[in-house]
Amino acid sequence: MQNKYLQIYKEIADQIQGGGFEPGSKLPSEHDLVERFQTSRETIRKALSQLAQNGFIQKVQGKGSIVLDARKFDFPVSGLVSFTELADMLGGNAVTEVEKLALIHPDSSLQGALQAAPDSFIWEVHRIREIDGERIIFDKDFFKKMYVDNLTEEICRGSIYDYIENELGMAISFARKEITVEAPTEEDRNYLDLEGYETVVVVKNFVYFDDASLFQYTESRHRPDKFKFVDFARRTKA
Amino acid sequence: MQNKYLQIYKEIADQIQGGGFEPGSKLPSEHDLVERFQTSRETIRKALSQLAQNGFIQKVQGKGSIVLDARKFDFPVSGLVSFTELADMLGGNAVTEVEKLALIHPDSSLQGALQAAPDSFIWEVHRIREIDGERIIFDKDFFKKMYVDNLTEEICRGSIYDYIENELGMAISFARKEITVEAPTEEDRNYLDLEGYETVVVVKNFVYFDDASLFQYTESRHRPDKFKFVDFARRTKA
DNA sequence: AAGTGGTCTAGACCACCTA
DNA sequence: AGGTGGTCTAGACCACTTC
Repeated sequence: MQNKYLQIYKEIADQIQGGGFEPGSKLPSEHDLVERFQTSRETIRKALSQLAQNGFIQKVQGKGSIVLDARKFDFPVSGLVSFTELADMLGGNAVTEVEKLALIHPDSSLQGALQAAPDSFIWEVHRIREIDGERIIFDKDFFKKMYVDNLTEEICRGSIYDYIENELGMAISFARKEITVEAPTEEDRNYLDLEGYETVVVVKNFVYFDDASLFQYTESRHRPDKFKFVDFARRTKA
Repeated sequence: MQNKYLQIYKEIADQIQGGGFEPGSKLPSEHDLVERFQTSRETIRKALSQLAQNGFIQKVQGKGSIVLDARKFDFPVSGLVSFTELADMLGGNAVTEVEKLALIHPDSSLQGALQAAPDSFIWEVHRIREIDGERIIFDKDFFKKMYVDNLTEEICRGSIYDYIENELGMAISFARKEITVEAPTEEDRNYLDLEGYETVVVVKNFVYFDDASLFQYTESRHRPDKFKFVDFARRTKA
């Protein structure tokens, strides 16, 4: 069993994605949905609120809920999808090489970024993401060891997020991203196939757990021609 | 008068920003807030839900609501803040020059982007954003004329968003952004002080109204060294 | 066991849109 | 006037954390 409002959310979301509701048409009214799902209006409204937040519908007061074209927004509806996963999805022949996997003590800048003590242990992971044989993305990850006890190359080759959420059962709650463009460092030139590009796109990622503790700091360094970031922002009401 | 839950939201948000609640400490429990604000629990929960979505607090089941460090997240809490406004905020001496303001018919690619008919009228606006005397950002905006009847250079020099939302009273509801890095066009070289940079950061913006109609397409072209994008994504529950 | 937030209910009234 | 979504209420029960 599950939350009722999430069940309703999923059922309607599936129906929209499956073409059961035409884009531009209107969803049944909240009153109708109350009857159809045999529940209270507030529960229906929670489900619709989630649908609106995730880009499936648009609620308009006095009119109804308009079905949006979900296929247009098939990208990372949640901004929490990691870019590396995105690259994997797009690239086809994606390969990850783990160049470094070490336990370190944080230097002063890392202490600030991770809010970690100087004598604490931090995992440092360097990964190269290859797409179709070209080294496109260089990921530097820093995790607090207190949260993740053992980390293997095998885990790093996959999605560390998946490992944490599914294997360790910890919920990642929110992330702050900063995107800038910088000149490549020596490291970038060694790790990436820059092909003459004199810039890299740097995505800094601060990842927090459900209890608001900072867990991870990641720097993802991209060759500029293969970089694409998609954001879907909406004004949310309660 | 106003929504009760928004009033409560604002009062608590102000208190957090003003230092009335220490980061890391806990907010009063929902039950306490019910008594303090003389309202129902669901209303308190709506206010707290907004606070959580906007990065002021983090709710943890069974424990309480943790106050986050709002000063760390002082940037575009809503992803809908326009980059130009951001640049204005940061830059100090920001100047906007309107290079073009014309009514056009959309070409085929614009017809697709704006979902507009070939014989409809579209405003085309070119604006250069100067910061401290350097031409840093080149904005190309396309608006459907049916929504905005008269547009002046004066309006374009300020924030077109403000004009639409406050003067015209239309609510911008959500936006989709795409960020890529491209080689500069001739136009970019003419309009911007590129100073040898061989890339520009291109932010494409699709802006929708409350009723889900697409209204505006913007391309914001940035000199790479001055570009910074900040995103704050959170997993939201109802 | 007590306290916290998470879900759910049944009903009320309001604001907005369409007719 | 009737339908729609937006807000608000008072109460219930559940899940999780802390003691």
